[in-house]
Amino acid sequence: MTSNPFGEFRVECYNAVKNAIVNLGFESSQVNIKFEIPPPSIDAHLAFPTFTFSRSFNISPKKIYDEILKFHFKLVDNVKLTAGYINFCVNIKRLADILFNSISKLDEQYGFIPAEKPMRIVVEHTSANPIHPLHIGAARNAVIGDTLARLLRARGHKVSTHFYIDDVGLQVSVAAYGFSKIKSFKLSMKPDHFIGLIYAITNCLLEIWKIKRDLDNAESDEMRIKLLSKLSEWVSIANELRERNEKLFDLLNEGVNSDPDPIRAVAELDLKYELGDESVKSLIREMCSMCIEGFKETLKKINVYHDSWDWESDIVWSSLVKKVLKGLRETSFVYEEAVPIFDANSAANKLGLKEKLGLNVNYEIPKLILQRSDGRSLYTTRDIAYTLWQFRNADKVIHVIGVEQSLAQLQLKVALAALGYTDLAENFIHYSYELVSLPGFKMSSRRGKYVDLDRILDEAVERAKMEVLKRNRNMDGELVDKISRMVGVGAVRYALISVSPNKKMVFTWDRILDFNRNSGPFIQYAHARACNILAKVEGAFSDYDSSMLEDELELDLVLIVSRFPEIVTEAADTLRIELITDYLYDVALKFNSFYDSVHVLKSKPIQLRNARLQLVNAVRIVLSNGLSLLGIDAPNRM
RNA sequence: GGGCCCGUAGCUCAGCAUGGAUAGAGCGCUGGCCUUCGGAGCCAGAGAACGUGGGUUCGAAUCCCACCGGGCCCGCCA
Repeated sequence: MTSNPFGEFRVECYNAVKNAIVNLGFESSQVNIKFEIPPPSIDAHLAFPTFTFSRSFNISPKKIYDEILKFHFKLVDNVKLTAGYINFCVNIKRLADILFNSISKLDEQYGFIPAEKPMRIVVEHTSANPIHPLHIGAARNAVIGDTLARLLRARGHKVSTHFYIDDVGLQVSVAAYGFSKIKSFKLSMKPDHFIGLIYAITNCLLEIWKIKRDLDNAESDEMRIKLLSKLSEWVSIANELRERNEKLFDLLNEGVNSDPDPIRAVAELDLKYELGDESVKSLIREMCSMCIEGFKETLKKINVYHDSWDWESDIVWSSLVKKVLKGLRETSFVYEEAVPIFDANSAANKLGLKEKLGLNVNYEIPKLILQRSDGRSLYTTRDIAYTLWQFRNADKVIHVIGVEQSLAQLQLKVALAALGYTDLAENFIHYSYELVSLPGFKMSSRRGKYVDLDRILDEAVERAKMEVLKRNRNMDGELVDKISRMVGVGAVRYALISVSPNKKMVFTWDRILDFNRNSGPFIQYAHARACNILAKVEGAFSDYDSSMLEDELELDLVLIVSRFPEIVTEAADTLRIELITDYLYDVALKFNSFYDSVHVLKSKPIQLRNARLQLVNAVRIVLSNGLSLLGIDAPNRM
């Protein structure tokens, strides 16, 4: 029994070509034996382009072809030479036998071929600041990261997903400052939304306070005019925020303005937290924990889970950051001005990293400041320490982080090598993605302007529910809700990963809530249809005859379904999750065509009907397994 | 000033890593398909100077160079 049906065919073609090359008097290592999937217009299933081989060794394609024909084939039906391609046709009926046998035994495991060398892999993702709800940008991060983790697990790797809680820094201190003013205030609201509102209001009040202070000290009219325009902008934001909750706003306003210098108070909080002051620690941890509870609730709705929640402050308070600093200072790549500076460029040059990383050798990597002049730590230095910590139980570490951090992540990588961990540097991956923007305006959590994921999910599920009800008038309410959640979440997750990560994305409801073709629900629908057919069958359908499959649509399906394992393998090994969405869409499309033109249950004789049922079952398994890789549930009905 | 990313049909995107056969989809648009397993569907059609100009190659959307347009980043934010 094979776990890779199409692979059997591929191996046979490979051996045939290799054999031919050897028989022609060459070493097989002299030729790059690479196959292509021919376009649909060509009646073949794998093609070997002879151009390179034939040109560099001056052997005609015909000669290669004749040699290949001598091979004793089992799965290959015929071989043709067309326009310089050697085209192999598989015997689909035999392939179908192999497929049905394999898939019925492997079932939920079909498609997931364990890697030869399983690795321990850390995937860090989401990692949003714990001071506001997860917004659509964080959702893209979360879904990409979670899907990567699922894919890698499917390949047998031991994956651990991490959330890096960014609780150090001024933004958190601003939120905590506000939080300290209203601790007695109770609000029946999801905790991350509550903190997000506190943060936005507090930040706004502080901005206004700062502008007013600057106005008092302004030296020119020009400056005053500039400040006044800024002031009016923030005042209008203040009005909007006050409308969201007057009582909270007024309370915070009172708190901030009773302070002689709220800006200084925030800075003090910030400093004290980094030094580990107990009362500040409990304040900030309490606030962040509330926010994180909200995150977990949201992430659970969208099938995203983290194995480890790592506090950035823990890294600061431990000796790890100091160790990194000390270690880097001991290299020849750090020099001191007012602050220690890491010369990433000369490190990369000295260690020959640029070639390895595919960077232009003339590109000068900017220097990295490792520590503030007052002795406090900086983000990237902390991240170096954190990454080393992630590596203590991992062979590979993947950071899913926005593209705007590319430079910092590169400096981090170079720093790992500079510290002597060249192997870790090579196994460190910044998986970057482009940001999601809103049409018309920029998202800004500082201004309280963002589309939060909870709202998106609510909307998606609500809309899915309308669709489900339309089709299932008598369905039990609880079941309706359950299916609506699956479908709504499926639409959102699919939308977020069906576009390459390096493409910018403009958020629109239409795009995220797409239920038509090339959407999550479309795949789910094909799956439900397959289930629906199978549910109507009584007893087993093991008495089948694959050789009776004749319709082109069903032969196409056999082919594509048999390719699932190699698609998953490639997607996992190259970290390209889009391959899975593309593939599943193709399967669903082909299945729908088949469904429309071939009536499975009425097929006669019974051996043909059963062969078709085998095929439907195979499609069902592939769609279900594929969707599970994407973190999308596959309902039987919808 | 330097580095990176994006530019493919009216709109949104695949394809580019590893060059190969007639550049694929979705939305929208036109016209068909419910006596058949569920129409979130199926079939057919119109719609593309692959940003521009060079180059490499038997062959370029794909590789190289220059340019144009948009975005991100570049010493004490995260």
